[in-house]
Amino acid sequence: MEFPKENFSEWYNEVIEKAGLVDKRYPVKGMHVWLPYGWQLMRNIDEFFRKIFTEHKHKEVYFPLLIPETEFKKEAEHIAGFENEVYWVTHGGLDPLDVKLVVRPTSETAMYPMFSLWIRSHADLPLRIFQIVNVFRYETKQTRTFIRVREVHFFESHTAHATAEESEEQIRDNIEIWESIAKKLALPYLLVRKTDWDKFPGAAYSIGAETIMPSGRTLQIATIHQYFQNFSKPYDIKYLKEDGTHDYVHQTTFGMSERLVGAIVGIHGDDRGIVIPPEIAPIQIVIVPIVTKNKEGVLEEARKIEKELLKYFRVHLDDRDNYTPGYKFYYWELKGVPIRLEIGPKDIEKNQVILARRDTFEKIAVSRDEYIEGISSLLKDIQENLMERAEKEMGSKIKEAENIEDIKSHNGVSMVHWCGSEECGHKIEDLTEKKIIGTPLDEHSPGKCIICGKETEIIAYVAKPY
RNA sequence: GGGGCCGUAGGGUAGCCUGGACAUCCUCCCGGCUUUGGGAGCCGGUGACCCGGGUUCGAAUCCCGGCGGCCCCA
Repeated sequence: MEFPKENFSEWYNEVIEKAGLVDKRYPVKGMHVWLPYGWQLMRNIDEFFRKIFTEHKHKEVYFPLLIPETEFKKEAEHIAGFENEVYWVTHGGLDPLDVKLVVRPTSETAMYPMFSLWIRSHADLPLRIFQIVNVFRYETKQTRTFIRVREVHFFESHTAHATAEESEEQIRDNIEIWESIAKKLALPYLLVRKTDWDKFPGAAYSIGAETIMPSGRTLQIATIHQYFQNFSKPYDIKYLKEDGTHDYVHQTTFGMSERLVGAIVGIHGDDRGIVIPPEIAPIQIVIVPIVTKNKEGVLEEARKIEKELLKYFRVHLDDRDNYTPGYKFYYWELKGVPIRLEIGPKDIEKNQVILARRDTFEKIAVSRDEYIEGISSLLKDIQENLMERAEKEMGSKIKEAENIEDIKSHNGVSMVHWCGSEECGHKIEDLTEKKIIGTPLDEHSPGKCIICGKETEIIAYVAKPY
């Protein structure tokens, strides 16, 4: 690594490339090639999405990429929010299309005309579906790998419910799902309610999971939206109630993307490279044979270990002949493999292996008689340690602020009292040149709005977001 | 929206101001010898001036246009 992590922006760009996650040389701005190692990581995360959302009664679907302009334009706020950043398909061959097509920036307007056909009565509810697809947004701001891209690897779930209360229950369930995901990825976060002027276009309200990057800037890594009937009315999604009358459904959505990978890179990485939480690591254990005199003997033993471990873990044996062990140590540390297992002549003699953990660099000798159990508990330890370390780090970046100057001078998230009015909110944002990333979901404390001085219980998180 | 900087091999660079013969160095890659408990060494080899036009005897270098990238400000 050329850059230390303190030099975050440069470090981030360098580590992504050197760890082999993506190739940024693809000649379209904001679109990158996923390399096998990076894609495996993303797929491991996707697989967990599939598992947990299925457990929570969702079904996976796939909707088309293109949306007719006529459907796209049905919900006013939604269009206003996206029309500046959608790609248009205007021609079929050389002929202009009668109805232009939008390349999905998210799939509400693709899905909801179909919801209107599918949902007839209360027996069809609740409806819970999700898809993992690419969506496209013509970002005008500076693009950044995983964080701000134009082709987004997107997870989106959509639900429809009979009553407002049931849709609120779904929001609570989505939060529970998110907690499991965050634990799986060892990512700390703040759960916030977005301000009215920053909520998803068309939503009644939005909840964001915000993490804090080493740069002190916040990164929104998941969003949960309550639509109530905002979309069901323009898209005419009605159901027949038991009493014979009709009503519009109440809807929610949940979105995530490869920003999660960006957060993992930024939050867990160090001066030697990225660090991937064991639960989702493409390779959990890399075996590095120390081949000196007894070359064949050591390699044979390494293969035996690989075979044993493959029954329980994701393992890779690095048997490349043309690299020294030292080179391999650095190589796999760069790629963030949680455990390195070293096996050499001395270890064979002592009937042991050496385990080196990626998070602390600690090296432990473990007897071959119990090394499976040893690895198993070490992986758990690493997962927990990453979580604790990240939580502590994030906590240190959150500070209470008394005034505008406090907010401006703090590189991280500031907590201030805010009366909740849009006017004072905008003033806070303008004066600090930061954003109100949201308000805590449950936390309240009495105080005075730092702008107008009015008594309030509302706390605002103020930070510079990505 | 406004301003600035930059495009030389797979990656990183020197050369450009002041035009001149085979375009510098590191790394990667390929072949050989040799080495391996924290990035080994030696020898040999492949590979580049973003695109189009102009000036000139001669352009990586100067001029115009295009395309692409980076940074700063509102």
